[in-house]
Amino acid sequence: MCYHIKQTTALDILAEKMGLNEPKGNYQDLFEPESHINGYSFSWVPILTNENPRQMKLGKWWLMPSWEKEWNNKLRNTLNTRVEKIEEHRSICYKYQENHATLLVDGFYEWQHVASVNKKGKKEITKERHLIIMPKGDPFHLACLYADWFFPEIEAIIKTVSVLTRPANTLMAHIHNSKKRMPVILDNENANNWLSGHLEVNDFIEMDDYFESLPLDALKR
DNA sequence: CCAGACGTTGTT
DNA sequence: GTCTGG
DNA sequence: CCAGACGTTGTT
DNA sequence: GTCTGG
Repeated sequence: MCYHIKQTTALDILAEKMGLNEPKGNYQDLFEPESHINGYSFSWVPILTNENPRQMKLGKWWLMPSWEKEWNNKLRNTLNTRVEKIEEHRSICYKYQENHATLLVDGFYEWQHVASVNKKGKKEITKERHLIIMPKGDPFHLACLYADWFFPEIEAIIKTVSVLTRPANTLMAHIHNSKKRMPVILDNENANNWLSGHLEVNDFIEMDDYFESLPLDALKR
């Protein structure tokens, strides 16, 4: 799973670092860099879509299916989408073959379950938070699907995204040891492949070597 | 033909 | 919107 | 994960 | 105790 991210980079710096255009319009005021963004806060987050892969946009992290008329975050959880399930289920993003996006992050958080014994000799499970980053803390991509959705609150069509998840690689299985999942982490090259349609959702089920070889660092914090 | 589903799994 | 199950 | 709820109403 | 909602 992946519900918690870090994105502390101002949008202009982020654009410069990644060779992107800054978001257009007034929406850029909606994004606040935060060291910890909880998916359940339904935040605006910096994203890219296949419509124009060099144009950074702000989207809502919580895919809202196009047939929903009102904001609805109760019927189903759309923060994540499991890559193995997308074909076997009717999907919330029925345009999953077309609507590729990425979420730009500095890192994401996972909690490791650690067995311990308390003072009374009782077994407990404590949770240690880990920040997962790329070398030098450089920003990277999480693969997403998006849906266009008319947001009544601002009377505009917005992008809503769901982060793809897959079985954990060795490092992530060690940290996220309860569910053993990981988000689909994309380096710049694979982000381009994803946004240009050279990668499909199903490819992320495979590609074990790529996911094993990611130069990730996990920091306790 | 209509009704119902459509998703995931978690902290400070 | 689109598919599935009855 | 934690906080909060935890119920019923009615025909062929 | 167990489920639901966020």
